[in-house]
Amino acid sequence: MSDEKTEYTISDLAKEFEITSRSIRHYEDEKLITPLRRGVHRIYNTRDRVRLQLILRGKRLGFSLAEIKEIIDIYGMEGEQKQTERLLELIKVRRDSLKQQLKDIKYLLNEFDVLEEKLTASHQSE
Amino acid sequence: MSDEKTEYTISDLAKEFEITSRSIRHYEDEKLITPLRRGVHRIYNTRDRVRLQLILRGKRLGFSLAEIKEIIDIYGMEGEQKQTERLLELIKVRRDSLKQQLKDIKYLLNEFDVLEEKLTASHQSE
DNA sequence: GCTTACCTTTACGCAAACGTAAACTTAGTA
DNA sequence: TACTAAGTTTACGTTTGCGTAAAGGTAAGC
Repeated sequence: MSDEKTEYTISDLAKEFEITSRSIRHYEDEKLITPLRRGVHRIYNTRDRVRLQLILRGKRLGFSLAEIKEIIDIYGMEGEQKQTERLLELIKVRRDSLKQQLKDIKYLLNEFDVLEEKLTASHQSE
Repeated sequence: MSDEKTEYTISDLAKEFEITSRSIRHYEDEKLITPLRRGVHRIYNTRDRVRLQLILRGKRLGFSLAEIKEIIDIYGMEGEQKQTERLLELIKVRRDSLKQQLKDIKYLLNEFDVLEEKLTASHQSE
């Protein structure tokens, strides 16, 4: 039906996301991702792929692998009824952190705008 | 006139920004900040304080100290006429990075919204 | 069955960003 | 002036996030 792949080798994902296989294995060591095995080889499915995307997103935002694992675990725990309160709390903390980052980014982008304007102005006046 | 402080000790700043003096000294080792000395003691002025804020902002965004130094140096070099092109290039790179982070944050915030809704829904239906 | 490409585990190495302890100096104050 | 709090340098230790061999196993094509 769809021609989207549903299975990936470790180097498939490594190439796609421009990281090394070593990194992907490291994320597995740290329990952030747990692919199936066909014999001894790792087989990644679309769910694993999404997880990897989440990991890289987290990294770009400066989260540690431990923090990213926490976030990922939140996703995985959707089913568990019990700890809803705890999950909501975790989400709140993470959201606050992201909102602070939003502020930081907006501040810096604005600073860059101002600085760039100054630079191009003095550049043209030469 | 104004009652804003214009001088700070290392522990003043450490307390204010909730970091250790060790960290601040480390930033100095890495040439990100260079306070004056009164004898052997470090004296920080408002300019140093702003620098420190920039450092922490950068850290929250996941930049390395080396990268933050690069950004800070951009700020400091406003006067230098020569390297305008280079500075504009650096700004461009940094801006692209920040814009990617903006996307990442918006994605995650949205995911949190969705997840939270699911959680509170299932929570109420019990 | 041999080659080649890709995969595996094990394990030591390394840079970044501080933590932490040691040993001392300096500045205010009682 | 002696105590105390805070500051200083020096230097080794620690954690995180992989890099990088080493030493080999596996799958596919010829």
